[in-house]
Amino acid sequence: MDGGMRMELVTIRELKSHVGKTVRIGCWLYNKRSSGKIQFLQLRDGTGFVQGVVVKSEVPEDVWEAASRLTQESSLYVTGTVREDARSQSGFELNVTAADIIQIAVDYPITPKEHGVDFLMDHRHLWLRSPRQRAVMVVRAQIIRAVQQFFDDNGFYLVDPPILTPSSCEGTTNLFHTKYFDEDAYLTQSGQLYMEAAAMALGKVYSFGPTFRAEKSKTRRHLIEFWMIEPEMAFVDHEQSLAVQEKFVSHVVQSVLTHCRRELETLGRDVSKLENVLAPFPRITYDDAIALLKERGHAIEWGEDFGAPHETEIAQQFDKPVFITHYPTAIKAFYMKPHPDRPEVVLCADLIAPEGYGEIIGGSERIDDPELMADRFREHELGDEAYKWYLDLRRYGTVPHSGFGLGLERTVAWICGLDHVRETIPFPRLLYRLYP
RNA sequence: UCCCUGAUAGCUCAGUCGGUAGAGCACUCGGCUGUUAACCGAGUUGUCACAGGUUCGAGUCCUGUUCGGGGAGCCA
Repeated sequence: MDGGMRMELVTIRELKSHVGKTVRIGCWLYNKRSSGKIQFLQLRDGTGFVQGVVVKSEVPEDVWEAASRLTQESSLYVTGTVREDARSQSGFELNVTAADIIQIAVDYPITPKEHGVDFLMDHRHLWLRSPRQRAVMVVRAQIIRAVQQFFDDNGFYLVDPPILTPSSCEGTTNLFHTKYFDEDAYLTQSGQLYMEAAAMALGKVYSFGPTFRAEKSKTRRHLIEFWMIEPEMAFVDHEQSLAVQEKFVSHVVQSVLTHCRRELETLGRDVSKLENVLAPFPRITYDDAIALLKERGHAIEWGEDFGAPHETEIAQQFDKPVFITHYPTAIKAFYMKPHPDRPEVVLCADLIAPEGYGEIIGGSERIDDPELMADRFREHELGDEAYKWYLDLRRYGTVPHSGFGLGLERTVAWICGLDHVRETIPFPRLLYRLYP
């Protein structure tokens, strides 16, 4: 249909540099509108969207016929002339001269109308094709790129901690159990302890990998399987770690603003709220946060942990992400370093995203004193063989060090302005959902 | 695990006081040379989640079960 000559394919993203030329694209039809003698083909190829225009009086009969047969999500090669046109939403159009159908799709389940969450989740493998879901995946990819770029450019080494582990890293949440031949094993819930070992070997390190929590959480902020970025830095104290965190988060947000303008527009994101996300970020101590919440009528006492409504209330006081620092020792992880003058609080911070998106980072300076760490192990009843190696890190050349963990999906949800993390990962693992 | 809420056509939903099941979309056919979730006309579409109960009669009322959604706890 294209005269026997197989033209090189170009992508829709590249069309703007082919104005006036005839090109061939490989694509899917995601919608079609037609009049009696003109058809508007809504085409997508993963890199973008473009409208193909088929005019009956200008194309051979078989081309018109092929276009007429196209159904939603049919796959095809389209040959046409690229034209700038203000009437098109993308600014460009393809004047179709040939259409080679690869397959006519029959009864595509996701119509261009409304659908419920359960139906869409059952068809997640197809839902990903929709403009909105594609935009989220593009932003996610850009966030990952920006994360790696930041750490690679700032002297960090990428280190991969294990996914199969002998036991819990923090001992609080429920882990997925599996067998490791004859031994018990668990899917990792955090690579942090391993990253501390890596930091003692390589100085500044970061990990990027999946994490598993066997909690029966059923909220818009929780996934069973999610991805974390966990940097760990030798010779870096709590304050210095906060400085890294705010620079890091600013970089990621600004990078998305630079590279994903169109996707944010597709998502209807209010970018003015993101443009404001520049270091430094405001800080509030746990003590002050409790006082603030009490002032605003919340029933909370010093020593209690914050719930989601508390975090939202605190975040609403600021137009940037906010650090809540110096939590009570009793409600935080065993490895966090106590404040030198106030042992009842630890040198830690959670970073709370604006607009009610909740905690995206949890971090702290780690205990470096071997005696104190040994005490903590006894208090938390951790002191068995499984952690011997971790205590070794304090025995052989211990140094002050800090680290933090960023939840990728919550960050994607915040930057994209989504109301649920299930749309931030291609195939979400949710409570009781393992398909597709 | 607990609290709230829901399940009716392929999809999104309506269904009054308990009286034999409806709309839009999708799909098929016809019309339309600039459509933007296109529009206009016609046609096709049902195990009312499942099991039991009350009743002359249950989509509707009662009990149980399954599955979904939101939240708590836990966390990122």
